[in-house]
Amino acid sequence: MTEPSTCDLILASAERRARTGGYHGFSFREIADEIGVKSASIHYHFPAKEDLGAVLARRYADRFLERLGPPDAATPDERIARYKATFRAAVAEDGRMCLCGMFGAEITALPARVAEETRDFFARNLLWLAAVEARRGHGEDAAQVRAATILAALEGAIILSRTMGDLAFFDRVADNLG
Amino acid sequence: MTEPSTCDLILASAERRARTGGYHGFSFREIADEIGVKSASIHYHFPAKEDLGAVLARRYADRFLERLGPPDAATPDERIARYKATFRAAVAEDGRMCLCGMFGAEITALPARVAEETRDFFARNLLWLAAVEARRGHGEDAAQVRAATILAALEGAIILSRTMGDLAFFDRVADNLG
DNA sequence: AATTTCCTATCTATCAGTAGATAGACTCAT
DNA sequence: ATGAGTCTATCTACTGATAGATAGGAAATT
Repeated sequence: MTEPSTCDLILASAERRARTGGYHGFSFREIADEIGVKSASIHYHFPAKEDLGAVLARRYADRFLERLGPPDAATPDERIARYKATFRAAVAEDGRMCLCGMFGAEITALPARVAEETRDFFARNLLWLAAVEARRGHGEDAAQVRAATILAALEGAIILSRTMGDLAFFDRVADNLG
Repeated sequence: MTEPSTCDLILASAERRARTGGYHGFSFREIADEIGVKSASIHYHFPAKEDLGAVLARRYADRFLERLGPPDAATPDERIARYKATFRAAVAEDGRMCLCGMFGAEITALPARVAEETRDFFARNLLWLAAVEARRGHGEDAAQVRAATILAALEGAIILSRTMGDLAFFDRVADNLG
């Protein structure tokens, strides 16, 4: 059992906090106190907050896409079910927002590189979803419309269910998406 | 022409800032500087930030619901079209997030009274939408599922279109909701 | 009518706490 | 010895918040 590196601890703590209070809702000091180092040590790994935020968003997107697997596996229905389940886990297991949904809401108040990574998350998700939907035989336009609707509905569903404090709201939306 | 009161100026500035950077993304001093008073004067009108946040959310919800009008007017299709248009205006005219969508994303990091008002916004929206959908002759359960889906999809659509910097994403989602 | 009292809204000045960030020294394994 | 990682110590700027003073007008009292 190898203990996690300070870098990993920083990222884990920062992600948890960013998914709760957003980019402006966490600080180097809070993270430092939580993992038992000094805030100066965090600046060693991430010179500026923007660096930490950008790595956070990139890492989140990579992990998310990896969990989805390829869009052309199994059946479209199974792929979409897996997509919904991946989103559901964000709120069900972690009890938190989707990091990039949070960053997306704050997009015009984010440092450039954080905003860029956030956009990438959405773009990659739209590509994945459109690839799945295209297999259903609909046209390219219809696939993109479906992709945007699924992504938007699930991001909104996390906000809705967390705000109302009831995961049933997420399931209602997810099940209704067909 | 009566000039707006300081109180109104505070609320307008705070709302604009909260809809950009969230609850933790605006400060008394920024608002004070913008409208040309001292931050202490804002504390006179709103003793604590929580007070300002709560009034902000309540006022936003009241205004939003007022713009919708009654759920039993015209036809269900017209009502839903109006609902979409009201959401669209948030991003199209103001270029900003739905205030309560933003607060909803941050819900677990908000002071109690701000969170409460945010929940109220969502609850009132769900009631309004379910009342409209119930007129279509579907059951009560189906109406609530439809209500949750429309609300979630539109909140998500604002995030998506703002993040991607293209209002077309909002329209794709809104049009696809039937 | 004149005077006093009170209220509203703002100001100045200040507080303790925290923000992100930096410089330089220490530790320890290679 | 070198370099990675962490520390202490510190900086400037800003956070929400409070105390006390002040100006102007409304209301009450004389």
